[in-house]
Amino acid sequence: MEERGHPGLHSGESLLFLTDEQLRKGIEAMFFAYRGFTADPDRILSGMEYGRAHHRAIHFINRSPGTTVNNLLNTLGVTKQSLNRVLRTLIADGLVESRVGEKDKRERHLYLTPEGEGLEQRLSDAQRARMRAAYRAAGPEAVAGFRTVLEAMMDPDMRRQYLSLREENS
Amino acid sequence: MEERGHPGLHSGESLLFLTDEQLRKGIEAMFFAYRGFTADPDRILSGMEYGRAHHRAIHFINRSPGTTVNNLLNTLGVTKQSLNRVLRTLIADGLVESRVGEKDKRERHLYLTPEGEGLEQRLSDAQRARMRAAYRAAGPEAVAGFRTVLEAMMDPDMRRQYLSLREENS
DNA sequence: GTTTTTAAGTCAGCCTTGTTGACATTCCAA
DNA sequence: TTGGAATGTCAACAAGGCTGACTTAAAAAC
Repeated sequence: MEERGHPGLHSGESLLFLTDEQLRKGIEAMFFAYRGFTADPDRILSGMEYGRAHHRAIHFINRSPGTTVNNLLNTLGVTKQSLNRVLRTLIADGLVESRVGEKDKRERHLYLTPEGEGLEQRLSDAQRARMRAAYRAAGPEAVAGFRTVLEAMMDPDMRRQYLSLREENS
Repeated sequence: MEERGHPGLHSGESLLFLTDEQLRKGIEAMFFAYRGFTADPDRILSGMEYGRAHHRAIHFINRSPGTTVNNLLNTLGVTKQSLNRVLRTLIADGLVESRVGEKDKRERHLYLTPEGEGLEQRLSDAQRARMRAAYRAAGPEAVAGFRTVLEAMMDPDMRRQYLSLREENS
């Protein structure tokens, strides 16, 4: 692996030696990048009565329409009481619809209403725009590496969740 | 640009087309990976009277000993009142020392005490261990790409912050 | 057919960590 | 010297995590 013109790539194979200094830079990169990652949806949601928790719920309901409350709980990694507070407001405001399960009537299946889909679009458009810009600036090889490292960084359970989401429509 | 079973590597230029689907996967990868990223320090801190905010303060004080409250504010991106609550407990518990500025007595310069350095070690050891494992699993090229994309994802101000931290000892 | 388990929802209360507003101190410049 | 700007502190509040206890309804197990 030889020197490239890319920013941040002078290290070559010395990356395998992984000094504490290099690892710390990766840690700080995650910290600052995650702030950027959430900044646009946060901006849209502030001023509405919603927050990041609502965004996450809307994202994954849109991702898997008809998912149950329990599924969502596992995906988001929060307690049902915490999720319930968020879902209650989204349902009351007509952004999410909760249908009693046909097969198992204990379950509630969650769907975005057209209004909910509208907000989802606004939020994900903003987030995708930033992602697209970053991907374009970094180039395809960097994007592949980005995804590879992120996957390796997840807990095994999260990685399973993440990969099972991929199967659906990849 | 053929389909590969292996996500992440060797995808070539097909990534430049950047479908919404691909972008969404990047978004979800960030979400799940960040959970993993913070999991280990969170686990250590729960049970103590501290949280993630304390970790962040300790990290950046260790990174830049003698930094002022205002510097830290800008780095962390929170209000001074929010930071102050965290600093107050850290100072009261003897993990952080606050020295009145010599030149400008309005400023407080922050340092970790030996005890504070001890906790910093415990926290960053855990976080670096995960990072190291992910880097090793992904390989050096992936790591370079990972850093490149993260940098591109930051807001310009955050990137400036991030890069100025790099200069110090890189 | 009764009992137990499971899915979901609710209420109450707590903690962390963000926010604004009000205020004290210090410095500097008009 | 006085008024404004910068720095830091105190108080109060809100969002969104958490646990625990409880109810309802349906499914599963016995």
